[in-house]
Amino acid sequence: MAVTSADVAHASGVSRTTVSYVLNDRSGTTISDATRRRVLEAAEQLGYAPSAAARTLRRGRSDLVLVVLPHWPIGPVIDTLLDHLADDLAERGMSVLVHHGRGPRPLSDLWRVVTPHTVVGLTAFAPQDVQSMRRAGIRVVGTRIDAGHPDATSYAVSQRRIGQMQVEHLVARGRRRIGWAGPTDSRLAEFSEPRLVGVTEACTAAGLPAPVVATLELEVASARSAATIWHDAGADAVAAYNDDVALAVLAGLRAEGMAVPTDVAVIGVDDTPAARLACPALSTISQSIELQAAYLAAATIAALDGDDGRLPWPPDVLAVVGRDST
Amino acid sequence: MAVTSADVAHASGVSRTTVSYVLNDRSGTTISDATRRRVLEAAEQLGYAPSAAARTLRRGRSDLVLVVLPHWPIGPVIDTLLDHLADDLAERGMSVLVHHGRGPRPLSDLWRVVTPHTVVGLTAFAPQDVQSMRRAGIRVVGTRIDAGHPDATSYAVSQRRIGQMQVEHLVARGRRRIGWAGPTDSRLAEFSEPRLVGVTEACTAAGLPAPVVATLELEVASARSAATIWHDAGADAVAAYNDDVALAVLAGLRAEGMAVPTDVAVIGVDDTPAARLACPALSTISQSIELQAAYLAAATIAALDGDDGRLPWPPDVLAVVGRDST
DNA sequence: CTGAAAGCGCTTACAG
DNA sequence: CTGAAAGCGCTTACAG
Repeated sequence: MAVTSADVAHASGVSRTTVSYVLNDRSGTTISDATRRRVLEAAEQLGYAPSAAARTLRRGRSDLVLVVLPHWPIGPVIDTLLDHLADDLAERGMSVLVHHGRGPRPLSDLWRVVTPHTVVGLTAFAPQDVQSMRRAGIRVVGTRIDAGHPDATSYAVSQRRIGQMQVEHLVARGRRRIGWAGPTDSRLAEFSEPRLVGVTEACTAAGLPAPVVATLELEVASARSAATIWHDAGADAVAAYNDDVALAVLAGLRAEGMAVPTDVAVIGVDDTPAARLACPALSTISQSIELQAAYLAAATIAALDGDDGRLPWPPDVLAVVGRDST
Repeated sequence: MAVTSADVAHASGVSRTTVSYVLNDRSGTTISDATRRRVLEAAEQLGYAPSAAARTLRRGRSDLVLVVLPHWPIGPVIDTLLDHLADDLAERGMSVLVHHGRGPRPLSDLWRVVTPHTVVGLTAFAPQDVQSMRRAGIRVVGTRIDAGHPDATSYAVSQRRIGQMQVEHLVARGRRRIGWAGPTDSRLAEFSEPRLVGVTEACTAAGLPAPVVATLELEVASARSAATIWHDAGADAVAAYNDDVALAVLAGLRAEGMAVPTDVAVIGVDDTPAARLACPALSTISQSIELQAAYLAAATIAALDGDDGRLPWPPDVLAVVGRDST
C-alpha cells in the first residue's frame, strides 16, 4: 500500500541505491543532475516517505527525542521548554515526542517501543533504567532531580534556594515568625520538601525559630484551619509552596479576619497571572521560565553532539517580586 | 550490543521461531512446557526485549498511539485525559506518546517517523493529513473541532453552549446588559469565538442587545481599560472567556471602583481552584473533566477495535456553579 | 557514475 | 512439536 524506495527506483528507472543516495544527499557520490532530478520528481509525485521502522532497524537508531515528563502537574515551564526543544531539534531533523510519566507501565517498556535517539528526563530515572538505555546506545539527559535530597534541583534550579529567598525577603520586611504553607498533593513532595528545608535554613540563619508548618487544600475551609495554626503560633508571615497555595492562604486569612500584610505577610512562588491579580497583589519568587527552557534545550542539543548533557550552570534565574502582600 | 531473539534462541538451544512463538504466546502452537520455560528463562536472564523497529517493519504497524496536542495552552483537562488514555491503552499493550502541535515541523513528517497504530487529534487535522495517514493504514481519531464554526466542539463539549449558559445564568439573576471579556491570545480563538457566538445568541434569545465586547490581558492595567468600556456601555454583567480572564476582570473592576456583584456580576468558565478562592468567590461554568476524559479515551479504544471513533454523545458535562460574584 | 547483494531483527507460512 | 527460509524497507560497502 505505502510507497517504497523500490517504487521510486522503478518509476525513475534507477536502482534503490541511487534513490537512497539522492534522497539522503549522500556526500562522496556523484550523481548526474538529470538522474537526481528524475529521482526527486518521482519521489515527490509518488508521495514517497521512507519507512521509519526500516530506517531505524538499519541504522540502529531513530530520529526521535523522547521527553519523559514527571507525574506531577505540569505548567507553563514545560510548555515553553517543549517549544524550545522542538524548534531547536527540528533544525537538526529530529522530532520530539513526550511521554507523561504516569500510568502503570514502566519506562523500560516505552523506550524500547520507540528506540529514541535520546531520552530527556524531567524527572529522575531509576538507575537501572538509565543503565539499560545507555547499554542500548540511547543517550540520556537528565535534570538532576534527587527527590528528598536538600540539593535537589529541577530545570537547573535549586528548590532549596527558593525557600531561602522567600524567608530572606520576609525578614528584610521586618518579619520575625515565619509560617510555611505546604501542598497536600504528595506528588509535589519532590519540590515542597527541599523548599521547606530552605525556609528552615534561612530561619536558622536569621536567628529565628523554626517555621510553623501547615499544609492545606486549595479550599477556604482548609485554608482557615491553617490560618488558625499560624495565628496561635503568633506567625507574622507565611511562605507558601507556590502562588496557588498562597492564594488559598490569602482566602483563609481573610476568612479568619487577619489582614494582609498588616497582620501577616504572604509570599508565593511562580509569579502566575493570578498572583498579580489577587487582592492584595501577591509577592512571589519568579523563575525565568525562558532561561530555564533555553538551558535545558541547550543541554539536550549538547547530548546529541556526544556530550553528557552537563552544561555550565545557567545564570541566576530566580528573583523576588515584591508586591502588596508583603 | 543489544540482545536479539537469536541470542535467546542460542542460549536456550532452540530456533528463533520457537522463541518468537513462546514470547508472543502464539495460539495454535503446542510447545512443550520444558522448552517454554527454558526460553522464558533465557530471555529473562539476558534481558531480552524485542526490537520495536524490526517488529514494526515486519508487522507494518507499531503499538503506539500518538496524541497530537493543539498549540494552545493546555490545562488539567488534557492531563486527566492522558492519564485515562495511558491507563486504558496499557491494558491492551499499547503505549501513548504525545506530540505538542507546535514548532515549524508539519504533522506529516511526524507520523511517518513513528508509524503509530492510531493518531488521536485534540486539534483539527488538515484533510490531506488525515487522508495520507488513513492511506498508510493509520487509524485517526478526532474530536471534531472545526475552528470558527459555531458548532465547534472539543472534548465533545459545545463551546457555544458554554457561552449560552453563562448568559442564561446572568439573565436569571436579573442582569440586562451583558459584557464579554475575551482573551488576547489568538491561539485561543478556536474556543473563544464559538463561546462569544453562544453569548450573543443567548442575548438575542432573551431580547437583550448584543454583548459589549472587550479583550484583555491578564494584567490590571489592561483590565481597567476593559472595565471602562463596559462601564460606558452601562453593562451590569460580564461573561468572561474563562476563570483566568474573569480574575483579571475582577481586578479591573475593583481598580475602577465598581463593586461586584452590586454594580456588575462576573462569571467565568472552568471552575479552577483560584475561582473559588477569589474575592468575591467567582461564579463559573464547570466542565466535568473526568467525564470528558473518559469519553475520549473510550472513543480511542473504539477506534482501535475498528470503529471510526464516534460514540454516542456523552452525558451532560456542563454545569453552572453559582457563587458570590453573580 | 550506478547496480546487485547483504543484512538490520523480527514474524510466519511452510516443511519436516 | 520444532526448524530453515523468506521477506518487511532501508542503507551501504563492494563491484563494475
